[in-house]
Amino acid sequence: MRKENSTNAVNEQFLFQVCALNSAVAVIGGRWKSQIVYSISEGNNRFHLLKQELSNISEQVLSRQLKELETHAILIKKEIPDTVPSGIEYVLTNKGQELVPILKHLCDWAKAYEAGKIITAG
Amino acid sequence: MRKENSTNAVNEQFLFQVCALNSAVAVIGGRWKSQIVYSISEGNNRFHLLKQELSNISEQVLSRQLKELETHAILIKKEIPDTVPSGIEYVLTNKGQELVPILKHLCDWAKAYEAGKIITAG
DNA sequence: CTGTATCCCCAACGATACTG
DNA sequence: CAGTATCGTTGGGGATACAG
Repeated sequence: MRKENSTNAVNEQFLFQVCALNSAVAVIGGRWKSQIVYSISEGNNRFHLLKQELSNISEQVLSRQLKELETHAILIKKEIPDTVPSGIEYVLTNKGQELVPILKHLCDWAKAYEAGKIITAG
Repeated sequence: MRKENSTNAVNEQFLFQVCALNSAVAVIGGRWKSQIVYSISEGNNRFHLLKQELSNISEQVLSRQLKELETHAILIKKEIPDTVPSGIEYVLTNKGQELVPILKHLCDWAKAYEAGKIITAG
């Protein structure tokens, strides 16, 4: 599977104990995770729509990220029985929806400082 | 050095263009980054203090994370000329300080859902 | 005390081909 | 359309030893 062995894994678990913050970071820390959540919140709740949005993503990765987000209860899959092909819809859970405004804060924060590296301390 | 070559790097840059959110995630996405920022905000602004807090961290990693955070203008190093040994102090920049409340939001969010996996959508 | 150099490991990222 | 299996690549995390 994955870990349970290396120090890497042990440290990860250690951080989870220190503060829930770190588990949150682990959730959104993936390369595409936060963007996927954001995209879904904007209505791109289909596999192929996400694939279009994230033009360079491979199906493998998208599928994997989606599965991980599902594991963390950020979103759930919903089958749409009416459609002829598969028809799967991704829906944010409460947890996922509450994450969105935080991501927006993060986005604003990054935007505010992306240009001028304001270095003012002490 | 690092990348500039692989698709991995290209995709990272692509995400940076899509939304600043992703660069923010890249900043705090490191294993210890957010915890370090948090610790410094609480006054653990010395190398050895951070090393104590993050008991399992190796000097290598701590140094590396610190350097990256400095690169992202989250914190700056300050030499303390009065002390006999090296004496380096880490101080959060404005950017870093504004990140702290966002991290707290993230922490609260994670805490709220860490126990009961509330899956309520649609 | 605060770092850096070097090397290893492994997990995430990614490409391709294939299935229901 | 949605998803998985497989395999290769990349680079971050980690240990240790060493330096200012």
